[in-house]
Amino acid sequence: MTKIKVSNLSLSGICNSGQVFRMYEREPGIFDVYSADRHVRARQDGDEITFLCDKAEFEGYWCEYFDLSRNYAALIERARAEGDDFVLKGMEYGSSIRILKQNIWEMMISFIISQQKQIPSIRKCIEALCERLGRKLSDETGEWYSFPSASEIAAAGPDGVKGLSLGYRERYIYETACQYLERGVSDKELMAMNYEDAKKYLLGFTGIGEKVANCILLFGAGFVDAFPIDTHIKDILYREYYLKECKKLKKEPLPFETLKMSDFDRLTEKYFAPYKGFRGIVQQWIFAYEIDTKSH
DNA sequence: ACCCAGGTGCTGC
DNA sequence: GCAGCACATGGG
Repeated sequence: MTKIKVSNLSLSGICNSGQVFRMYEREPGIFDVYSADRHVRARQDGDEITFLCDKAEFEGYWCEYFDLSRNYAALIERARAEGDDFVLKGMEYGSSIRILKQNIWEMMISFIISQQKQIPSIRKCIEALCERLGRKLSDETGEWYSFPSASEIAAAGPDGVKGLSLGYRERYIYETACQYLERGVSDKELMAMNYEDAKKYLLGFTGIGEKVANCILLFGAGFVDAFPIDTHIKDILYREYYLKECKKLKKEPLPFETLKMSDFDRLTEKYFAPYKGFRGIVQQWIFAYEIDTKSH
């Protein structure tokens, strides 16, 4: 058992942020977190968090996983000084969300699955995938299934993930598993690359495009400047930045559907420049805020 | 019966 | 490079 004191860390905020799919609030304040083949149970009481694992397991894995050595307070101060109204609202909602360093293989498959799916459905698919091809493990808190490795998925063959509601993503998952066995690099090697090279490497896998690559880099590899642009972020860019920009310039706005990806890239470059170096953290604040306000 | 979801691959220009 | 379309499945 390991007890720590940290500020700017909310387990429930992280659990509901959309960056992690295998984290569950079992009862108020008590969370089970699964990563690759590991599990930890954690309890939050204010700024005190208790991990139900020994010191070696905590220091060897979960400390890094929860990004505990990053100075979030300093980033929050920087954003507070320069942030626009919407970012400040997002920050107020999400500044206790940490950007996790999750297992990269798990991120690759999880975000391949995430495309054209809603978050609850993504969670179900990943759970079903683990039950189908993962290994059954247990500790003193109970049993769980590991996230299947590339070889476990590849060994199951092209039809190995049928019947899990994965749809057209089945092929992507199988092919990416085979490609990973051929040319996959270690997490360490990926994290040592620069952003452009790391992204190029990821784009070489079937089913990984610009958005999914950025999610993997942000939520697995610690590239906190990566800025994934999905439908929700597009909504924000249009509503909070494009429309306001048009109003200011007294220009007639184009309808949402006519904007191209390059337009959203331009809006990002322009309005998120103040957060260069940690744009992904800001992205996560406003993303979590957006999906929360949309849901009620 | 529609429309949308943390998009990507493929084709054709 | 960029547009247009197909791609499964579940939920409102």
